[in-house]
Amino acid sequence: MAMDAHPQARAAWQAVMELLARERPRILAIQAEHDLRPPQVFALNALDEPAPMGRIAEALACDRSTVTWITDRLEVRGLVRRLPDPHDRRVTLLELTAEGRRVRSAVERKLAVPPPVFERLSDEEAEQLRALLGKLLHDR
Amino acid sequence: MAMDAHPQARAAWQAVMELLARERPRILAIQAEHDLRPPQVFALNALDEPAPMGRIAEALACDRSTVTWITDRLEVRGLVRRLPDPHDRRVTLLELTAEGRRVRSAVERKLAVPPPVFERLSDEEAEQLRALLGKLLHDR
DNA sequence: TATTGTTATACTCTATAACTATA
DNA sequence: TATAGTTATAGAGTATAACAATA
Repeated sequence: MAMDAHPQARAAWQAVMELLARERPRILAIQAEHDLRPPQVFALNALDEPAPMGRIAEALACDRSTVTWITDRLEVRGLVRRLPDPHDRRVTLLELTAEGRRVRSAVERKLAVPPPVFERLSDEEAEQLRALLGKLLHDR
Repeated sequence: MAMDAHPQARAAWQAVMELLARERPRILAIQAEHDLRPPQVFALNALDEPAPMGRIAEALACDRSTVTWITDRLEVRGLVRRLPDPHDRRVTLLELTAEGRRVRSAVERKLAVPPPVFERLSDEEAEQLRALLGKLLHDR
């Protein structure tokens, strides 16, 4: 039997997952407005700068062959393009097109709007929440 | 141009999404250990008690026909069973089997372990985080 | 008429294994 | 030999439209 050394952390983590599960329908709906499915959005978000397809596979936690498939769809729609890597001719870099950046920004803008449930927190409480999550994410 | 009325809430919400995006590979891996894909886990989690298939569709934010498909897979594996609803013969209720409860518990137990990044928070900070998320989720 | 679940269809996502090209 | 990406294959998830049974 493992003891529960940090019940607070466990409860906090479960609350995070519950919040996301509850907001999932809204997130899916926003993505669907742009005819994007979750893996496509993850892929676009991983392309702040041109990146090897293998790195996208890591970011999406999926197989490289899956990235080939997803890339094909995004490329047909003109959201990304494949580039050769001059330093390693085995590598194919993925890059957002102008249209890809436009779509990504539009989705990002809508997803960034906090769900109505955040109105239950005061500005001060929301700031505390942000600070705690910031420490957790960035250790500052 | 919409003003950003609550920048703290916005930043907090984005941090929540970033945390989940970062933990996604681990979550997928745990589910995969039990040969479950995310929608199957969502479906199992929606079955605290027998529920109409239509309600599962709402919980998963997907079409009723998709629930038919997912249910078929879970039923073949013996994790759920279909039951007639005595009060409305149009309705089919879904119920976890004993094996379904076992698998669901096993996955739940692993997912509930907070990721290592939570070690950056003291017990007090984790409790603050839990309290803020609790207020947000349950308005208490 | 409206609702519940199913079926048919088409498309997207996913992994495994085998393959090609490059390192 | 090892790695990056592709292809073939098989299977899972998804929505739309049409349908049967029931309300």
